[in-house]
Amino acid sequence: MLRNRSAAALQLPDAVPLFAALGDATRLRLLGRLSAGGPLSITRLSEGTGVTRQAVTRHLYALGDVGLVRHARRGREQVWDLNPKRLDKAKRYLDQIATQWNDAAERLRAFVEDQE
Amino acid sequence: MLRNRSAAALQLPDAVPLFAALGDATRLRLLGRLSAGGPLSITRLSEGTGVTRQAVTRHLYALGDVGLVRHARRGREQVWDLNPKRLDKAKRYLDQIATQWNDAAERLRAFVEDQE
DNA sequence: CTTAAATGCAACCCTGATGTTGCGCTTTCT
DNA sequence: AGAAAGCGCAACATCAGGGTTGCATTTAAG
Repeated sequence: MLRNRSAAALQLPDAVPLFAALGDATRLRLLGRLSAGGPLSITRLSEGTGVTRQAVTRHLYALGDVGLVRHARRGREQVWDLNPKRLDKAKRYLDQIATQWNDAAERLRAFVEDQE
Repeated sequence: MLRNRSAAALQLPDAVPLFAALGDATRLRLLGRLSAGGPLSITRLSEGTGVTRQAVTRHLYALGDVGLVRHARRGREQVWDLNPKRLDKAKRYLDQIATQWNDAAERLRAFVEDQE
């Protein structure tokens, strides 16, 4: 088997929390804003979310736990931004899964057509 | 077609439940088994999961709700398999996000270097 | 120095996701 | 027909996720 062909490949245990972090509307929107507007403070990011600043803070830390974002003090503000490295890793993993699924899709097609 | 703002692009509201469905170890493993072993019955899929058949059933329906898998009766068995079409869509969306993030990463790099 | 802004902390509440158990129905096998 | 396999349904229990509120702390502004 070619399973440990590369140590660079993201393992399943790492993927679970990553997807879980992405599986929330507020967090996905936060990523979207950071993606479009660059580094922002918590208060700024809280505007228009419909939830409390505290809630946003937790979401940011949730994203930080999986390495998607990072933060830095700046005076009395806490500035958050995306973490490029992790984003690349995530992208690679997603491609990895997609490929796997495409292969499976082909194997599956034969089976399905055989049944119907 | 223009992909960036077109209606063909998967919207954020659709992405949330998709990621949420992938953000569970048991479900991700189920997808892995289906991906590798083709269509399987619930009982088969339950083996080695560490949870009840009922639990597995719910996970399968959870995956089915977001269109990742589908099922079909076959005698007294319920056979589940991957849903190729949806997988393609998911892949496309993931690529979409990855690209977006890569662009953001570049914009970000300039900002960060400017700060330090 | 005094006030306002931006956060951090901690206690709480609540709903939904997970998982289990028990029971009944349908299909297969002998 | 009788027994066993494979499921579906439903009631229950549990716990983490998501959100809120109140108050203390640090930093910028006047």
